Amino acid sequence: MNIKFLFKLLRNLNSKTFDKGESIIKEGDKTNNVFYIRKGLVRSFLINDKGEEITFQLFAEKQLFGNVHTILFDEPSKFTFETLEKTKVYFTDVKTFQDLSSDNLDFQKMDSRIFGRQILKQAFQRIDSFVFLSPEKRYQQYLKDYPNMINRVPDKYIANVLGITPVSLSRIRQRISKKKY
Amino acid sequence: MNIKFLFKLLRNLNSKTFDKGESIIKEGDKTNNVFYIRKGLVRSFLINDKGEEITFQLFAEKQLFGNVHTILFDEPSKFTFETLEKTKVYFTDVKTFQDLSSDNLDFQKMDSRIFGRQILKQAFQRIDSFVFLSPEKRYQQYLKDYPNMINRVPDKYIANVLGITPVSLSRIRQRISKKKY
DNA sequence: TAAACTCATTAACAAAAGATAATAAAGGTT
DNA sequence: AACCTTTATTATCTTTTGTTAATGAGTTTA
Repeated sequence: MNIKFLFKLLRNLNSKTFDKGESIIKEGDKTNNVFYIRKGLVRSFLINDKGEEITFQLFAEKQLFGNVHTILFDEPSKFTFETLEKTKVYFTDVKTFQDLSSDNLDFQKMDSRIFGRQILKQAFQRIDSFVFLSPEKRYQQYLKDYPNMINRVPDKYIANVLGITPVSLSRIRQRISKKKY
Repeated sequence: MNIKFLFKLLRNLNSKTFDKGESIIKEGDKTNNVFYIRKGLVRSFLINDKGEEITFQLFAEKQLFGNVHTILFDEPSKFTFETLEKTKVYFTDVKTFQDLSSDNLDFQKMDSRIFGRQILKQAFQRIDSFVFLSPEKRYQQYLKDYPNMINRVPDKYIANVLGITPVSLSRIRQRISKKKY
């Protein structure tokens, strides 16, 4: 990655800090930004037909996130993205992201590598966990993959991400702790 | 999309027909091809620690597939891709795919749109279905999304894709047929 | 400080899923 | 046609999950 490119990147990168509980993207928005979390915690969720909030995904430091429904399919966001802690993000709109890509081959690789890759990798790992693992194993896998998440986030959010109810997650935790002997 | 580009695409595109039951990609392979199904049916699967084949995904006409583990992460394929019917595919290796992309802006859009998009869209829809839907609803959703699949593929493969056992899928089918009155 | 709220746990019951095995139906092979 | 194989269904039993509600710990708010 050359210096010229780095300057261009820096010229186009914005940063912003959100307080705990603020919405970065709201359901229905058509924002095109790609966000990088410098510090903090974000969850995406929607409200289902029963009026319940269902958490779809959790993002922490060094992770990229964005409104995939708009970025990839030009549709309004199905999810709201809300901070669970005071959160500092770097961001730029996807067009700039793509302009940088076509100017710079290194960045083009990064484009697919960082944005596409990271998101695809997470997506595939997650589908894997639903297809190949029981809820109990899936929880243990999640603990391994995101060991710090459990201490920063209410269990009910984790339960949603794993596709089970909070009550069931609580029972799984109990079962695991009994098995430890 | 201009004519020059079309010719270049055609020069680089291969086609091949596989008999029923042949493997297009084998677990452990590091093939870099992107495949487009002209006619036929393909399933990806792996063999778990109990020696059982678990089907991960099913692909039919007009769908793209490829060895994501190699293409995206430069790792050997976790899955075997096997035809369930006599299958004709067009394919080209990802490098050519990417060379074409950098030569041609239209194709660059297509690159992320067709390959990235289609795969990401499917991946997200699938995660959605695990997070927001019960197995029963998930099956009904699958029927809607892939209405012809059910007639071409053994139920046990569908069950794997939905993350449930074949026995459980059979019960779901029975339950649904009773509810129809 | 007291009241209100959020969240994890636990209980009780119903519903659904996993595991295993037996049976039946359908396809393919010799 | 007779045989073998594969697959879907059904039954039985066990385990797990969903649902609802009650409890209690911990936080937040007035």
